[in-house]
Amino acid sequence: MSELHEPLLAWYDAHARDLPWRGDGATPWSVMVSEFMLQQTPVTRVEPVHRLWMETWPTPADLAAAPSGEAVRAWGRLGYPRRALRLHAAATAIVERYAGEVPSSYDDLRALPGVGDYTAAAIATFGYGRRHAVLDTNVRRVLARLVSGVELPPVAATAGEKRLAESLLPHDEGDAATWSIALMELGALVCTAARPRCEACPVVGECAWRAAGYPAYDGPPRKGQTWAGTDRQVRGRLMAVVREAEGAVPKPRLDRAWDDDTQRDRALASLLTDGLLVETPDGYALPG
DNA sequence: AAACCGTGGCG
DNA sequence: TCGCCAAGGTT
Repeated sequence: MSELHEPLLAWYDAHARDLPWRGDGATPWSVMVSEFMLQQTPVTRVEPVHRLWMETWPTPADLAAAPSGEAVRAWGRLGYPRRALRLHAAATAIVERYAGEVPSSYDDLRALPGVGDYTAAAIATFGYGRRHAVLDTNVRRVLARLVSGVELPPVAATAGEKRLAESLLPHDEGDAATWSIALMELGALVCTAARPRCEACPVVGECAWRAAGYPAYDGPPRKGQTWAGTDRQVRGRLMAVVREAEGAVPKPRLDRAWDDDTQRDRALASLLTDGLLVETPDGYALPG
């Protein structure tokens, strides 16, 4: 089609990582599990957890039959444990609405808990070979550089980016899926946020950012997430204690996880509200 | 729609 | 060292 497709597809064929949710062994469910885990978490940390998860719960029905707390425990230290809860809820919905089969349409997927625009497009595309624009942080950055000639995409995804991604999508369904995963892989391995490896880029000759002389990002400041001292840190501490415990954790033991009483209790209350913890006669535990 | 939600690796 | 960032979603 364009001067972009052939070199990128060839590059992907030669350089794609061999990941458990790709290739012959992959199922729509394994793709779906990977997409949940990969929301804001790097591939290297997802891989081992994904393998164990698929051994434990090979189908949505297997996960739905387990207590949600088991999903949270198996989630381990991937971060954002609400994703584990949402994946469990999504599996339950799949059993109830679709007889245990991961749906293949974007709209059905999009209606599941924890599935937003990106994840719905990704599951439909990589799980079923459907043709959708898959606009993740990698694709947004690659297109910003390659086509728009800027270092970084806008802070929030725009309709223009969506239109651009759709306009570049190969017409053939199979090619479209490979094109999208190739764009993502290029962003992950070569066209990285910091220190892009342009010398290894298969489409460097077409790159608008390079042609413009690599102008630095000049948009609105991108807010970094604060961490130290936030409720998120406290929640993480509390969850780590309960996750690593056998059964319920007595309140005094949780109290040791954070000094500030007010903040600790607020964090604990929010975990209960989220359903990540439950209160029992013996203390606090993962939901049964 | 801006803020919130974990965790760890890297330069 | 420490800020940045990693296949986002929800409210």
